[in-house]
Amino acid sequence: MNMDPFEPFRRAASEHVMRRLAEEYGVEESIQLETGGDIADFTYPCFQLAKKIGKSPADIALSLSAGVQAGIIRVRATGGYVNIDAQPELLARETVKAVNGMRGEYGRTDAGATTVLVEHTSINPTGPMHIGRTRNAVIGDTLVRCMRQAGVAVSSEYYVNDVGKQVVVLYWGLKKLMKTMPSGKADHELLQYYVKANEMLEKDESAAAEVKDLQQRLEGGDTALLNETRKAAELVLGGIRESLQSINVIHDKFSFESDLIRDGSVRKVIDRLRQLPEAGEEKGAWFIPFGGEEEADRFYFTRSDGTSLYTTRDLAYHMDKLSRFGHLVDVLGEDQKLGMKFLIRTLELLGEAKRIDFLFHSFVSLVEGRMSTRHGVGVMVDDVVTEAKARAREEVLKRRSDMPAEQVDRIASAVGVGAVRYNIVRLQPEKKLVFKWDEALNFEGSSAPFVQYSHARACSILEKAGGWTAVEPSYEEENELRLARQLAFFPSVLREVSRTLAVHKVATYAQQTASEFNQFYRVVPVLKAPENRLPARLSLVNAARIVLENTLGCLGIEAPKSM
RNA sequence: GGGCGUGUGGCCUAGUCAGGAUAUGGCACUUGCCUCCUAAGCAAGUGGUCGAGGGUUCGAAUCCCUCCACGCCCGCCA
Repeated sequence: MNMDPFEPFRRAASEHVMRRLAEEYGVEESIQLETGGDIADFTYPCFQLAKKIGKSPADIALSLSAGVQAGIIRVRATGGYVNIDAQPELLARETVKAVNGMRGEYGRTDAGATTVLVEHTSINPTGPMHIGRTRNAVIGDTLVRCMRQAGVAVSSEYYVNDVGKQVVVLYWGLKKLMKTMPSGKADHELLQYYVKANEMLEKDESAAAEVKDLQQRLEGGDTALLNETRKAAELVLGGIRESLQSINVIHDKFSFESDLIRDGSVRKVIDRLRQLPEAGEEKGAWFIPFGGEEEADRFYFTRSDGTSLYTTRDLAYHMDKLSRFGHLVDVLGEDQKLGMKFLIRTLELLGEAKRIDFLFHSFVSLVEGRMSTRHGVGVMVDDVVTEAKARAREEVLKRRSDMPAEQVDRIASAVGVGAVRYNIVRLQPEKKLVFKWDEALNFEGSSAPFVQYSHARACSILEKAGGWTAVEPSYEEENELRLARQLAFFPSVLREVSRTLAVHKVATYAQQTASEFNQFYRVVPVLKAPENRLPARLSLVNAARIVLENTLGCLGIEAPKSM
């Protein structure tokens, strides 16, 4: 079975161009065909060759277009381009067969045997998730889902920073200020203490000294204290995990920073780093000078008192991850770039640098400005999701007054969560995102509900049809061929996303596919199709349904059968 | 000051890695389409010096240089 429906056509097209280049011009080279966008499936521009041999591009294109051998492609010269299309009826038939055959597996290609670990979210457990942190979680989770659908052996992990100043402050604040254990969602309820504690520390020097002392004991490996702070962190983490679950973000594992101190791996890394010929020391603090004499280019890996710093512990974590996986991907905010540069260069010095890729995303801001957990300002994901579901519920009730309440809620939840996730992931990660309520709650145009709606329409047709007997499908109508061609792109989109980590591409693909289905829906009758066309049409609708469902799955968005 | 990133119609955005044909969608606005498989939809229309200027090239949103604006970083914080 062809896992990528375009593959045999791409091969035939390349072979044709290479053969003709050799026959006509004696050019023997392996060529990479460009995709021709809307104009053609594949294209070969002749301008470079024209310059080299002094003939007109149009003449070359014409001569290369002749003599097609494989019956599965069509070749035509347009200006200076050789445009090659997969034979559309054949592409449509093969695609529909492949999708119906593979169903939930469609999208899988040969992804190699390397195991991949994607670390994402890794929010400091000091307060509820605001929409900025949510961007990391949504991007990371979408990447994991896309890779998995593409056939990559991938795991996801959350690195819990339950060590360091912020957790000490939380622990200290709770001890000083909290009278009773939280009754509701701890991440929200404990935030007040964390914010208050930070205020106190800014004003009160003796409090600051107290915290400093606690931090030193903690990072020195005080087991009792490690247990205490971890408990505080886990309290908040519980709330964060609920939030993650509410937006379908799944982690296979949670790794705790405190464990790296406890089991001595941080100590071991520091010892190895001090052995490096590059390592330097000043007043007891150890560092590696990167890039020269500048103080700013020093990567400090211990304090004067010998305790570890954040990046040192992260180094130990990365070495742990490298012992378990062949390829690492870290999803991080763009503020982490410098630290990660130090981390990578240090791993290189240690001879431990294997394949590590970073997916940096820029910040989410509000129209009013930056968000900050420490100052308690930000739009919280729980509030956005609640509002999105409420808004979705209104929309469902507007159109489906007869629906049972339980079903209304289920659809509203799928639509609300989908809208929030889509709105975040649709953007290139490196673009800054200004959170706007009306965009996050957008249910039309380029949005999750738009895609979900197409899926529901497909389901509705199939439900009414009841069933059909499988036949060798054939297609000839423009809209059928266009839709099938769109479905054929899915595996190459996933491969592209896995390679470049550009998760927004799957959102773009979802929108295009839904749009293509809606046009088909409008123009091509299915249930009222001529009897001899009905099975093929239903097969196509089912293929579209599957691809839409798989695509939404990659986005972590549910695909309701009805809306 | 230095480093990294971003700049595409009124607003949001694809395309930039790997230069190629008429620059992709959406929101908003104008106009049509529910006796017809769900109108969260479809069709048509208005709207563009691809931040500015130079360069490379047969060809530049895409590559190179300079500049401007914005974001992020430059701590023995995380």
